[in-house]
Amino acid sequence: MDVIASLAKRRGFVFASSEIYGGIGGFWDYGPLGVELKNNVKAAWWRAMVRLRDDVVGLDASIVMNPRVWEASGHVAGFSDPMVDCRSCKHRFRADDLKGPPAEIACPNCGQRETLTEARQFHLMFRTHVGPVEESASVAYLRPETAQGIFVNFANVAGTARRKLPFGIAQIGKSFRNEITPGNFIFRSREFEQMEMEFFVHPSEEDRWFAYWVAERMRWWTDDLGIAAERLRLRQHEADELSHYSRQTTDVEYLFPMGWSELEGVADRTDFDLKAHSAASGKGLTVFDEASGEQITPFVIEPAMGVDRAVLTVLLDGYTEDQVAGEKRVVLRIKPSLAPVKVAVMPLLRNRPELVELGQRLTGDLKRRMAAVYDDTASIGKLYRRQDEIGTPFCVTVDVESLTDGAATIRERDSMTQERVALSAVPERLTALLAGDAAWAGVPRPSDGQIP
RNA sequence: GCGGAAGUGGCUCAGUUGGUAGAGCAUCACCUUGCCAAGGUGAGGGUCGCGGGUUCGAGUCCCGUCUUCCGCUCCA
Repeated sequence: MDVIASLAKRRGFVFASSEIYGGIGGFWDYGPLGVELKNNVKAAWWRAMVRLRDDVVGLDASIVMNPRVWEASGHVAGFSDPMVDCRSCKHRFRADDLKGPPAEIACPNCGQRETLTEARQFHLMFRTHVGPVEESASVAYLRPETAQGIFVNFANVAGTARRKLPFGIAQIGKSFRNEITPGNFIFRSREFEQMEMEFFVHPSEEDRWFAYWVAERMRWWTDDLGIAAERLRLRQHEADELSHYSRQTTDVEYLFPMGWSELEGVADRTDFDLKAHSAASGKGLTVFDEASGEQITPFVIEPAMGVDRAVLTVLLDGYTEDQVAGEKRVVLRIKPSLAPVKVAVMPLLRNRPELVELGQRLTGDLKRRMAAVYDDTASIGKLYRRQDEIGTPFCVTVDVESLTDGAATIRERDSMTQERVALSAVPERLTALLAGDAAWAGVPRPSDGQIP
Protein backbone atom coordinates (compact mmCIF):
# COMPACT_ATOMS: atom_id res chain seq x y z
CA MET A 1 0.00 0.00 0.00
CA ASP A 2 2.83 2.39 0.85
CA VAL A 3 4.44 1.72 -2.52
CA ILE A 4 1.21 2.61 -4.30
CA ALA A 5 0.59 5.70 -2.18
CA SER A 6 4.14 6.82 -2.89
CA LEU A 7 3.79 6.20 -6.63
CA ALA A 8 0.46 7.99 -6.62
CA LYS A 9 2.00 11.03 -4.99
CA ARG A 10 5.20 11.01 -7.03
CA ARG A 11 3.53 10.73 -10.40
CA GLY A 12 0.53 12.93 -9.71
CA PHE A 13 -2.32 10.49 -9.23
CA VAL A 14 -3.40 11.36 -5.69
CA PHE A 15 -2.35 14.04 -3.20
CA ALA A 16 -3.33 14.58 0.42
CA SER A 17 -5.89 17.37 0.57
CA SER A 18 -4.67 20.79 1.78
CA GLU A 19 -1.20 19.35 2.08
CA ILE A 20 0.62 22.68 2.57
CA TYR A 21 -1.41 23.22 5.73
CA GLY A 22 -0.59 19.80 7.13
CA GLY A 23 -3.42 17.99 5.42
CA ILE A 24 -6.84 17.04 6.71
CA GLY A 25 -7.68 13.49 7.62
CA GLY A 26 -9.86 11.56 5.26
CA PHE A 27 -9.78 13.90 2.28
CA TRP A 28 -7.81 13.45 -0.95
CA ASP A 29 -7.15 15.31 -4.18
CA TYR A 30 -6.74 13.68 -7.58
CA GLY A 31 -3.85 15.00 -9.67
CA PRO A 32 -3.47 15.21 -13.45
CA LEU A 33 -3.10 11.47 -13.97
CA GLY A 34 -5.49 10.53 -11.18
CA VAL A 35 -8.39 12.48 -12.58
CA GLU A 36 -7.92 10.79 -15.97
CA LEU A 37 -7.83 7.33 -14.38
CA LYS A 38 -10.83 8.11 -12.21
CA ASN A 39 -12.80 9.46 -15.16
CA ASN A 40 -11.96 6.31 -17.12
CA VAL A 41 -13.19 4.10 -14.28
CA LYS A 42 -16.42 6.07 -14.11
CA ALA A 43 -16.81 5.88 -17.88
CA ALA A 44 -16.37 2.09 -17.78
CA TRP A 45 -19.12 1.83 -15.17
CA TRP A 46 -21.49 4.22 -16.93
CA ARG A 47 -20.95 2.40 -20.19
CA ALA A 48 -21.67 -1.03 -18.74
CA MET A 49 -24.47 0.17 -16.49
CA VAL A 50 -26.31 2.70 -18.67
CA ARG A 51 -25.13 3.01 -22.27
CA LEU A 52 -25.11 -0.67 -23.19
CA ARG A 53 -28.43 -1.41 -21.53
CA ASP A 54 -31.99 -0.65 -22.44
CA ASP A 55 -33.24 -1.10 -18.90
CA VAL A 56 -31.18 1.49 -16.99
CA VAL A 57 -31.20 5.30 -17.21
CA GLY A 58 -28.99 7.88 -15.56
CA LEU A 59 -29.49 10.61 -12.99
CA ASP A 60 -27.43 13.31 -11.27
CA ALA A 61 -29.17 14.43 -8.09
CA SER A 62 -28.09 17.19 -5.71
CA ILE A 63 -25.86 16.55 -2.71
CA VAL A 64 -27.90 18.63 -0.26
CA MET A 65 -31.51 17.56 -0.02
CA ASN A 66 -34.50 18.32 2.14
CA PRO A 67 -33.52 16.95 5.58
CA ARG A 68 -36.78 15.03 5.72
CA VAL A 69 -35.22 12.68 3.16
CA TRP A 70 -32.76 11.50 5.80
CA GLU A 71 -35.37 11.19 8.48
CA ALA A 72 -37.51 9.02 6.25
CA SER A 73 -34.56 6.93 5.08
CA GLY A 74 -33.55 6.13 8.65
CA HIS A 75 -30.16 7.83 8.39
CA VAL A 76 -30.81 10.56 10.96
CA ALA A 77 -31.54 7.85 13.49
CA GLY A 78 -28.96 5.37 12.31
CA PHE A 79 -26.12 7.81 11.68
CA SER A 80 -25.93 9.54 15.03
CA ASP A 81 -25.34 7.11 17.83
CA PRO A 82 -24.64 7.85 21.48
CA MET A 83 -21.43 5.96 22.24
CA VAL A 84 -19.75 5.00 25.50
CA ASP A 85 -16.04 4.28 25.93
CA CYS A 86 -14.34 2.15 28.56
CA ARG A 87 -11.31 4.00 29.94
CA SER A 88 -9.75 0.73 31.04
CA CYS A 89 -9.98 -1.68 28.10
CA LYS A 90 -10.60 0.97 25.42
CA HIS A 91 -13.64 -0.78 24.03
CA ARG A 92 -16.50 1.31 22.72
CA PHE A 93 -20.19 0.49 22.95
CA ARG A 94 -23.43 1.89 21.67
CA ALA A 95 -25.17 3.43 24.66
CA ASP A 96 -28.44 1.74 23.80
CA ASP A 97 -26.75 -1.67 23.83
CA LEU A 98 -25.76 -1.27 27.49
CA LYS A 99 -27.88 -2.75 30.27
CA GLY A 100 -27.99 0.45 32.31
CA PRO A 101 -26.54 3.93 32.86
CA PRO A 102 -22.77 4.00 32.13
CA ALA A 103 -21.94 5.34 35.58
CA GLU A 104 -23.65 2.47 37.35
CA ILE A 105 -22.66 -0.63 35.44
CA ALA A 106 -19.46 -2.57 34.81
CA CYS A 107 -17.78 -2.62 31.42
CA PRO A 108 -19.33 -5.50 29.44
CA ASN A 109 -15.93 -6.31 27.98
CA CYS A 110 -13.43 -6.18 30.86
CA GLY A 111 -15.78 -6.15 33.85
CA GLN A 112 -14.18 -3.08 35.45
CA ARG A 113 -16.46 -0.74 37.32
CA GLU A 114 -16.53 3.05 37.06
CA THR A 115 -14.47 3.04 33.87
CA LEU A 116 -17.22 3.89 31.39
CA THR A 117 -17.54 7.43 30.04
CA GLU A 118 -20.81 9.29 29.71
CA ALA A 119 -22.61 8.70 26.44
CA ARG A 120 -21.35 11.01 23.71
CA GLN A 121 -23.11 11.75 20.47
CA PHE A 122 -21.42 10.62 17.27
CA HIS A 123 -22.63 12.32 14.13
CA LEU A 124 -21.63 10.37 11.08
CA MET A 125 -23.50 12.64 8.69
CA PHE A 126 -21.93 15.99 7.87
CA ARG A 127 -24.24 18.79 8.94
CA THR A 128 -24.55 22.18 7.31
CA HIS A 129 -27.04 24.99 7.09
CA VAL A 130 -29.16 26.17 4.22
CA GLY A 131 -29.48 29.93 4.28
CA PRO A 132 -26.72 32.45 5.04
CA VAL A 133 -27.75 33.30 8.62
CA GLU A 134 -26.92 30.24 10.63
CA GLU A 135 -29.32 30.82 13.52
CA SER A 136 -32.40 31.12 11.38
CA ALA A 137 -31.34 28.68 8.70
CA SER A 138 -32.47 25.11 8.60
CA VAL A 139 -30.09 22.26 9.29
CA ALA A 140 -29.27 20.14 6.29
CA TYR A 141 -26.95 17.22 5.62
CA LEU A 142 -24.39 16.32 3.02
CA ARG A 143 -25.68 13.05 1.63
CA PRO A 144 -24.05 9.93 3.11
CA GLU A 145 -25.10 7.91 0.05
CA THR A 146 -26.32 8.80 -3.41
CA ALA A 147 -29.13 6.27 -3.38
CA GLN A 148 -31.72 8.52 -1.76
CA GLY A 149 -31.47 10.99 -4.65
CA ILE A 150 -32.66 8.14 -6.83
CA PHE A 151 -35.53 7.06 -4.59
CA VAL A 152 -36.94 10.56 -4.23
CA ASN A 153 -36.81 10.96 -8.01
CA PHE A 154 -38.38 7.59 -8.67
CA ALA A 155 -41.71 8.99 -9.89
CA ASN A 156 -40.03 11.73 -11.96
CA VAL A 157 -37.79 9.31 -13.79
CA ALA A 158 -40.31 6.50 -14.18
CA GLY A 159 -42.78 8.93 -15.68
CA THR A 160 -40.56 10.99 -17.95
CA ALA A 161 -38.46 8.09 -19.19
CA ARG A 162 -41.62 5.98 -19.63
CA ARG A 163 -40.20 3.00 -17.74
CA LYS A 164 -41.91 -0.23 -16.81
CA LEU A 165 -40.55 -2.85 -14.44
CA PRO A 166 -37.90 -3.99 -14.36
CA PHE A 167 -35.71 -0.92 -14.78
CA GLY A 168 -32.89 0.84 -13.04
CA ILE A 169 -31.64 4.34 -12.29
CA ALA A 170 -27.89 4.86 -12.11
CA GLN A 171 -25.95 7.69 -10.54
CA ILE A 172 -22.34 8.72 -9.95
CA GLY A 173 -21.62 11.34 -7.32
CA LYS A 174 -19.95 12.49 -4.15
CA SER A 175 -21.02 11.26 -0.73
CA PHE A 176 -19.80 12.30 2.71
CA ARG A 177 -19.41 10.39 5.95
CA ASN A 178 -17.79 11.59 9.14
CA GLU A 179 -15.90 8.34 9.55
CA ILE A 180 -14.41 7.82 12.98
CA THR A 181 -11.36 6.28 11.41
CA PRO A 182 -10.57 7.02 7.79
CA GLY A 183 -7.51 5.27 6.51
CA ASN A 184 -5.71 2.85 4.25
CA PHE A 185 -4.91 5.62 1.77
CA ILE A 186 -8.02 6.35 -0.32
CA PHE A 187 -9.82 3.16 0.78
CA ARG A 188 -11.87 4.91 3.44
CA SER A 189 -12.24 8.68 3.28
CA ARG A 190 -14.74 11.21 4.53
CA GLU A 191 -15.52 12.62 1.11
CA PHE A 192 -15.78 9.97 -1.57
CA GLU A 193 -17.49 9.21 -4.82
CA GLN A 194 -20.08 6.50 -5.27
CA MET A 195 -21.53 4.73 -8.26
CA GLU A 196 -24.89 3.34 -7.33
CA MET A 197 -27.72 1.85 -9.33
CA GLU A 198 -31.18 1.12 -7.98
CA PHE A 199 -32.86 -1.61 -9.98
CA PHE A 200 -36.62 -1.74 -9.50
CA VAL A 201 -38.23 -5.15 -9.91
CA HIS A 202 -41.51 -6.89 -9.34
CA PRO A 203 -41.50 -8.28 -5.76
CA SER A 204 -41.85 -11.81 -7.10
CA GLU A 205 -38.56 -11.49 -9.02
CA GLU A 206 -36.51 -10.15 -6.12
CA ASP A 207 -34.26 -13.18 -5.61
CA ARG A 208 -33.63 -13.85 -9.29
CA TRP A 209 -32.56 -10.27 -9.99
CA PHE A 210 -30.45 -10.20 -6.88
CA ALA A 211 -28.54 -13.25 -8.13
CA TYR A 212 -28.24 -11.71 -11.58
CA TRP A 213 -26.70 -8.48 -10.30
CA VAL A 214 -24.26 -10.24 -8.02
CA ALA A 215 -22.95 -12.21 -10.98
CA GLU A 216 -23.01 -9.25 -13.35
CA ARG A 217 -21.09 -7.03 -10.97
CA MET A 218 -18.38 -9.65 -10.46
CA ARG A 219 -18.14 -9.95 -14.23
CA TRP A 220 -17.63 -6.18 -14.49
CA TRP A 221 -14.70 -6.20 -12.09
CA THR A 222 -12.89 -8.93 -13.98
CA ASP A 223 -13.80 -8.14 -17.59
CA ASP A 224 -14.32 -4.39 -17.73
CA LEU A 225 -11.89 -3.31 -15.04
CA GLY A 226 -9.38 -6.08 -15.63
CA ILE A 227 -8.95 -7.05 -11.99
CA ALA A 228 -7.41 -10.49 -11.41
CA ALA A 229 -10.16 -13.00 -10.63
CA GLU A 230 -8.07 -14.77 -7.99
CA ARG A 231 -7.96 -11.59 -5.92
CA LEU A 232 -11.75 -11.14 -6.05
CA ARG A 233 -14.41 -13.02 -4.14
CA LEU A 234 -18.05 -12.78 -3.13
CA ARG A 235 -19.11 -12.73 0.48
CA GLN A 236 -22.65 -12.95 1.82
CA HIS A 237 -23.48 -10.78 4.81
CA GLU A 238 -24.50 -12.53 8.00
CA ALA A 239 -27.93 -11.59 9.35
CA ASP A 240 -26.45 -9.48 12.15
CA GLU A 241 -24.34 -7.31 9.86
CA LEU A 242 -27.10 -6.33 7.44
CA SER A 243 -27.84 -2.63 7.30
CA HIS A 244 -31.20 -1.35 8.45
CA TYR A 245 -32.78 -1.45 4.99
CA SER A 246 -31.36 -4.69 3.64
CA ARG A 247 -32.84 -8.17 3.48
CA GLN A 248 -29.74 -9.71 1.90
CA THR A 249 -26.39 -8.30 0.87
CA THR A 250 -23.46 -9.81 -1.01
CA ASP A 251 -20.16 -7.96 -1.22
CA VAL A 252 -17.56 -8.10 -3.94
CA GLU A 253 -14.29 -8.18 -2.02
CA TYR A 254 -10.71 -7.65 -3.10
CA LEU A 255 -7.57 -9.00 -1.48
CA PHE A 256 -6.02 -5.71 -0.38
CA PRO A 257 -2.63 -5.52 1.37
CA MET A 258 -4.56 -5.26 4.65
CA GLY A 259 -6.73 -8.26 3.81
CA TRP A 260 -10.04 -8.97 2.08
CA SER A 261 -12.14 -5.81 2.04
CA GLU A 262 -15.32 -4.58 0.40
CA LEU A 263 -15.27 -3.11 -3.09
CA GLU A 264 -18.95 -3.19 -3.81
CA GLY A 265 -22.10 -4.24 -2.07
CA VAL A 266 -25.11 -5.68 -3.84
CA ALA A 267 -28.02 -5.11 -1.47
CA ASP A 268 -31.60 -6.26 -1.59
CA ARG A 269 -33.27 -3.13 -0.21
CA THR A 270 -36.74 -4.58 -0.70
CA ASP A 271 -39.47 -1.90 -0.76
CA PHE A 272 -38.04 -0.26 2.37
CA ASP A 273 -37.01 3.05 0.81
CA LEU A 274 -39.93 3.65 -1.54
CA LYS A 275 -42.42 2.80 1.18
CA ALA A 276 -40.64 5.01 3.71
CA HIS A 277 -40.60 7.98 1.34
CA SER A 278 -44.15 7.35 0.27
CA ALA A 279 -45.30 7.36 3.88
CA ALA A 280 -43.28 10.42 4.85
CA SER A 281 -44.09 12.52 1.78
CA GLY A 282 -47.62 11.36 1.20
CA LYS A 283 -46.82 10.73 -2.45
CA GLY A 284 -47.61 7.44 -4.13
CA LEU A 285 -44.36 5.80 -5.22
CA THR A 286 -45.89 2.83 -6.94
CA VAL A 287 -46.28 1.34 -10.40
CA PHE A 288 -49.28 -0.27 -12.02
CA ASP A 289 -49.00 -4.04 -12.26
CA GLU A 290 -50.93 -5.24 -15.28
CA ALA A 291 -50.95 -8.85 -14.13
CA SER A 292 -52.78 -8.15 -10.90
CA GLY A 293 -54.41 -4.90 -11.96
CA GLU A 294 -53.08 -3.22 -8.80
CA GLN A 295 -50.62 -0.55 -7.81
CA ILE A 296 -47.53 -2.17 -6.30
CA THR A 297 -44.36 -0.89 -4.66
CA PRO A 298 -41.35 -2.30 -6.51
CA PHE A 299 -38.50 -4.06 -4.73
CA VAL A 300 -35.00 -2.69 -5.19
CA ILE A 301 -31.73 -4.44 -5.93
CA GLU A 302 -28.81 -2.08 -5.44
CA PRO A 303 -25.25 -2.55 -6.65
CA ALA A 304 -23.28 0.22 -4.90
CA MET A 305 -19.57 0.82 -5.11
CA GLY A 306 -16.94 3.43 -4.34
CA VAL A 307 -15.06 5.02 -7.21
CA ASP A 308 -12.04 5.74 -5.05
CA ARG A 309 -11.79 2.12 -3.99
CA ALA A 310 -11.98 1.10 -7.62
CA VAL A 311 -9.15 3.47 -8.51
CA LEU A 312 -7.09 2.12 -5.62
CA THR A 313 -7.81 -1.45 -6.71
CA VAL A 314 -6.79 -0.74 -10.30
CA LEU A 315 -3.49 0.73 -9.10
CA LEU A 316 -2.77 -2.09 -6.65
CA ASP A 317 -3.80 -4.87 -8.99
CA GLY A 318 -1.88 -3.45 -11.95
CA TYR A 319 1.37 -2.69 -10.14
CA THR A 320 4.22 -4.99 -11.09
CA GLU A 321 7.99 -4.90 -10.78
CA ASP A 322 9.93 -6.65 -13.55
CA GLN A 323 13.63 -7.29 -13.75
CA VAL A 324 15.18 -5.97 -16.95
CA ALA A 325 18.94 -6.32 -17.34
CA GLY A 326 19.31 -6.37 -13.57
CA GLU A 327 17.31 -3.18 -13.17
CA LYS A 328 13.88 -2.87 -11.64
CA ARG A 329 11.18 -1.97 -14.14
CA VAL A 330 7.93 -0.74 -12.63
CA VAL A 331 4.96 -1.39 -14.89
CA LEU A 332 1.37 -0.44 -14.23
CA ARG A 333 -0.36 -3.28 -16.07
CA ILE A 334 -3.80 -1.75 -16.13
CA LYS A 335 -6.40 -2.16 -18.85
CA PRO A 336 -5.55 0.17 -21.74
CA SER A 337 -9.07 1.58 -21.59
CA LEU A 338 -8.35 2.83 -18.07
CA ALA A 339 -4.86 4.24 -18.71
CA PRO A 340 -4.58 8.02 -18.20
CA VAL A 341 -2.39 8.25 -21.31
CA LYS A 342 -2.97 5.91 -24.25
CA VAL A 343 0.12 6.75 -26.28
CA ALA A 344 3.36 8.67 -25.77
CA VAL A 345 5.30 9.90 -28.77
CA MET A 346 9.05 10.34 -28.44
CA PRO A 347 11.92 11.04 -30.79
CA LEU A 348 14.93 8.76 -30.61
CA LEU A 349 17.12 11.85 -30.72
CA ARG A 350 15.96 15.19 -29.49
CA ASN A 351 18.78 17.29 -30.93
CA ARG A 352 17.36 16.82 -34.42
CA PRO A 353 14.78 19.56 -34.99
CA GLU A 354 13.14 17.70 -37.86
CA LEU A 355 12.56 14.68 -35.62
CA VAL A 356 11.10 16.82 -32.86
CA GLU A 357 8.78 18.48 -35.32
CA LEU A 358 7.71 15.16 -36.81
CA GLY A 359 6.98 13.76 -33.35
CA GLN A 360 5.00 16.77 -32.28
CA ARG A 361 2.97 16.74 -35.48
CA LEU A 362 2.17 13.05 -35.01
CA THR A 363 1.14 13.75 -31.40
CA GLY A 364 -1.21 16.43 -32.63
CA ASP A 365 -2.87 13.98 -34.99
CA LEU A 366 -3.20 11.37 -32.25
CA LYS A 367 -4.67 13.78 -29.71
CA ARG A 368 -7.86 13.99 -31.77
CA ARG A 369 -8.48 10.29 -31.22
CA MET A 370 -6.99 9.43 -27.84
CA ALA A 371 -5.07 10.76 -24.84
CA ALA A 372 -1.61 11.35 -26.34
CA VAL A 373 1.48 13.09 -25.03
CA TYR A 374 4.84 14.08 -26.49
CA ASP A 375 8.05 13.79 -24.45
CA ASP A 376 11.68 14.26 -25.40
CA THR A 377 13.27 15.29 -22.13
CA ALA A 378 15.28 12.13 -21.50
CA SER A 379 16.93 9.16 -23.18
CA ILE A 380 14.68 6.71 -24.94
CA GLY A 381 15.00 4.06 -22.23
CA LYS A 382 14.08 6.47 -19.50
CA LEU A 383 11.11 7.77 -21.47
CA TYR A 384 9.83 4.20 -21.80
CA ARG A 385 10.19 3.63 -18.03
CA ARG A 386 8.28 6.80 -17.23
CA GLN A 387 5.36 5.69 -19.36
CA ASP A 388 5.48 2.12 -18.00
CA GLU A 389 5.12 3.45 -14.49
CA ILE A 390 1.90 5.30 -15.28
CA GLY A 391 0.44 2.48 -17.36
CA THR A 392 0.67 3.99 -20.84
CA PRO A 393 -0.06 1.02 -23.12
CA PHE A 394 1.76 2.26 -26.23
CA CYS A 395 4.78 4.37 -27.13
CA VAL A 396 5.58 5.57 -30.64
CA THR A 397 9.18 6.35 -31.52
CA VAL A 398 10.26 8.39 -34.50
CA ASP A 399 13.87 8.07 -35.66
CA VAL A 400 16.06 9.36 -38.44
CA GLU A 401 14.79 6.67 -40.82
CA SER A 402 11.27 7.98 -40.24
CA LEU A 403 12.27 11.06 -42.21
CA THR A 404 13.01 8.98 -45.28
CA ASP A 405 10.91 5.82 -44.99
CA GLY A 406 7.88 7.55 -43.41
CA ALA A 407 7.48 4.93 -40.71
CA ALA A 408 7.59 4.84 -36.91
CA THR A 409 7.92 2.20 -34.20
CA ILE A 410 5.04 1.24 -31.91
CA ARG A 411 6.19 -0.31 -28.66
CA GLU A 412 3.81 -2.21 -26.39
CA ARG A 413 3.96 -1.73 -22.62
CA ASP A 414 3.67 -5.25 -21.19
CA SER A 415 5.76 -7.22 -23.66
CA MET A 416 8.06 -4.39 -24.81
CA THR A 417 7.66 -5.77 -28.33
CA GLN A 418 7.97 -3.38 -31.26
CA GLU A 419 6.24 -3.02 -34.56
CA ARG A 420 7.19 -0.80 -37.52
CA VAL A 421 4.19 1.05 -38.99
CA ALA A 422 3.82 3.70 -41.68
CA LEU A 423 3.43 7.12 -40.07
CA SER A 424 0.12 7.72 -41.80
CA ALA A 425 -1.19 4.41 -40.47
CA VAL A 426 -0.16 4.96 -36.83
CA PRO A 427 -3.44 6.50 -35.62
CA GLU A 428 -5.49 3.72 -37.24
CA ARG A 429 -3.21 1.02 -35.92
CA LEU A 430 -3.34 2.36 -32.36
CA THR A 431 -7.10 2.74 -32.50
CA ALA A 432 -7.37 -0.88 -33.58
CA LEU A 433 -5.02 -2.05 -30.83
CA LEU A 434 -6.98 -0.15 -28.20
CA ALA A 435 -10.28 -1.49 -29.54
CA GLY A 436 -8.94 -4.98 -28.89
CA ASP A 437 -9.29 -4.15 -25.21
CA ALA A 438 -12.23 -6.28 -24.05
CA ALA A 439 -13.81 -3.48 -22.05
CA TRP A 440 -14.36 -1.51 -25.21
CA ALA A 441 -15.31 -4.53 -27.30
CA GLY A 442 -18.54 -4.87 -25.42
CA VAL A 443 -20.10 -7.88 -23.76
CA PRO A 444 -23.55 -9.31 -24.47
CA ARG A 445 -26.06 -8.09 -21.95
CA PRO A 446 -29.80 -8.52 -21.47
CA SER A 447 -31.47 -5.78 -23.43
CA ASP A 448 -35.07 -6.89 -23.21
CA GLY A 449 -35.43 -7.00 -19.45
CA GLN A 450 -35.19 -10.78 -19.42
CA ILE A 451 -33.03 -12.41 -16.81
CA PRO A 452 -30.36 -14.43 -18.57
C1' G B 1 -11.79 9.38 21.03
C1' C B 2 -7.97 5.80 23.44
C1' G B 3 -2.92 3.39 23.04
C1' G B 4 1.73 3.31 20.27
C1' A B 5 5.10 5.53 16.54
C1' A B 6 6.55 9.50 13.48
C1' G B 7 6.85 14.65 11.24
C1' U B 8 14.07 17.92 7.88
C1' G B 9 13.90 19.84 -0.22
C1' G B 10 9.01 16.01 -4.83
C1' C B 11 10.97 10.86 -2.69
C1' U B 12 14.37 8.06 0.85
C1' C B 13 17.13 9.79 4.64
C1' A B 14 21.80 12.17 7.31
C1' G B 15 22.48 16.04 10.66
C1' U B 16 27.63 14.59 15.88
C1' U B 17 27.95 17.10 23.45
C1' G B 18 22.49 23.13 20.95
C1' G B 19 26.70 27.22 16.89
C1' U B 20 21.73 30.34 11.66
C1' A B 21 20.96 22.86 6.92
C1' G B 22 23.37 18.28 3.60
C1' A B 23 23.46 13.58 0.38
C1' G B 24 21.37 10.16 -3.16
C1' C B 25 17.32 9.78 -6.34
C1' A B 26 13.81 12.90 -8.86
C1' U B 27 12.97 17.72 -11.70
C1' C B 28 14.86 21.54 -15.24
C1' A B 29 18.74 23.54 -18.93
C1' C B 30 22.78 22.55 -22.20
C1' C B 31 26.18 18.87 -24.19
C1' U B 32 26.43 13.82 -25.21
C1' U B 33 23.36 9.73 -26.53
C1' G B 34 20.84 5.86 -32.42
C1' C B 35 15.59 1.52 -28.93
C1' C B 36 14.60 0.09 -23.03
C1' A B 37 16.17 4.11 -16.05
C1' A B 38 24.20 5.31 -19.76
C1' G B 39 27.51 9.78 -19.13
C1' G B 40 29.20 15.15 -18.40
C1' U B 41 28.42 20.34 -16.76
C1' G B 42 25.22 23.42 -14.33
C1' A B 43 20.51 25.12 -12.07
C1' G B 44 16.06 25.43 -9.24
C1' G B 45 13.90 23.69 -4.79
C1' G B 46 13.70 23.47 2.53
C1' U B 47 10.72 29.77 7.46
C1' C B 48 13.61 21.61 9.63
C1' G B 49 4.71 20.44 10.84
C1' C B 50 2.93 24.84 13.79
C1' G B 51 3.06 28.01 18.35
C1' G B 52 5.46 29.28 22.75
C1' G B 53 9.60 28.72 26.29
C1' U B 54 14.94 28.08 27.91
C1' U B 55 19.53 30.17 25.73
C1' C B 56 24.04 35.02 23.29
C1' G B 57 22.34 31.19 19.81
C1' A B 58 17.30 25.72 18.84
C1' G B 59 16.50 20.98 13.30
C1' U B 60 18.87 19.51 18.10
C1' C B 61 16.44 20.80 25.04
C1' C B 62 11.23 21.78 27.50
C1' C B 63 5.77 22.65 27.06
C1' G B 64 1.60 22.90 24.04
C1' U B 65 -0.75 21.99 19.49
C1' C B 66 -1.71 20.06 14.54
C1' U B 67 -1.12 16.22 11.08
C1' U B 68 0.09 11.39 9.40
C1' C B 69 0.78 6.06 10.12
C1' C B 70 -0.40 1.32 12.99
C1' G B 71 -3.91 -1.03 16.45
C1' C B 72 -8.97 -0.60 18.96
C1' U B 73 -14.17 1.13 18.84
C1' C B 74 -17.39 2.42 14.21
C1' C B 75 -18.15 1.59 9.04
C1' A B 76 -25.22 1.95 5.23
